[in-house]
Amino acid sequence: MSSTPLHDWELAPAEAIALQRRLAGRVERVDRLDPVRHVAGVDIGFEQGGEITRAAVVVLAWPPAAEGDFVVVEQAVHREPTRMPYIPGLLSFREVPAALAAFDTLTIRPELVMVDGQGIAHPRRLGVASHLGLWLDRPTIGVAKSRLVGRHGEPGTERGDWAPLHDDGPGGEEVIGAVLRSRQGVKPVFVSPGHRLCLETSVGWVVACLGKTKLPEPTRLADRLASRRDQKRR
DNA sequence: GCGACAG
DNA sequence: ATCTTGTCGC
Repeated sequence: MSSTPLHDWELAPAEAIALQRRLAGRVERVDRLDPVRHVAGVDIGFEQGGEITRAAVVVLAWPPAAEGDFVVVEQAVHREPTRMPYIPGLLSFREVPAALAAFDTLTIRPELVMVDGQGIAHPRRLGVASHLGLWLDRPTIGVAKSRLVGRHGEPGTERGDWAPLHDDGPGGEEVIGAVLRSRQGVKPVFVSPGHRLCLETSVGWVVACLGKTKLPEPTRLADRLASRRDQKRR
């Protein structure tokens, strides 16, 4: 899939919204993946007051050495001038270009990618995780720290418990994600299918990638690298 | 017109 | 997202 001319954010919204509507829904979803050898995590951070966009990708070997014990086999950082402001619902146009550039520098092509943000739990069912998956042509899962759209009940208190995230669609109410208790006694994370995967499989992978913290390892490590918290410690 | 609103 | 120290709790 090629790139899109949406750099002029003063004009981008209308085009972006039309593009998202066109791309969403025509994605086939399966409940299993081909053999997985690598799982990647992606996140975007900012430098210099937001002037610079910093994309980080961390590739982990699959399966882990032990439960929750993952080995980082490659990682990449790509910096570029920020091209759009943050607009709820249009996050992908701000973050995907930089993320793709970071992926271009990798020698490995992960079979699964976890993204910090929503998948189909988005107004037009095409959040940043879905969008990135289409351009990478890889299965993706959205793991967000807060809600963008949808209604939900409180999930159970045990790790792995989850409550469905609902929203109204053209054909009535639909399940667009899961509010997952990734760790006991902590605010849940919002998991939603990005590209190609169905909800149950997405939740299964996120749970399988949990370490000792709230966020799954792929996203947590990418988060640290994007925010320079991996070296910022003194 | 008044909220809500991924990162 | 980012600006930022200590502090409460397992």
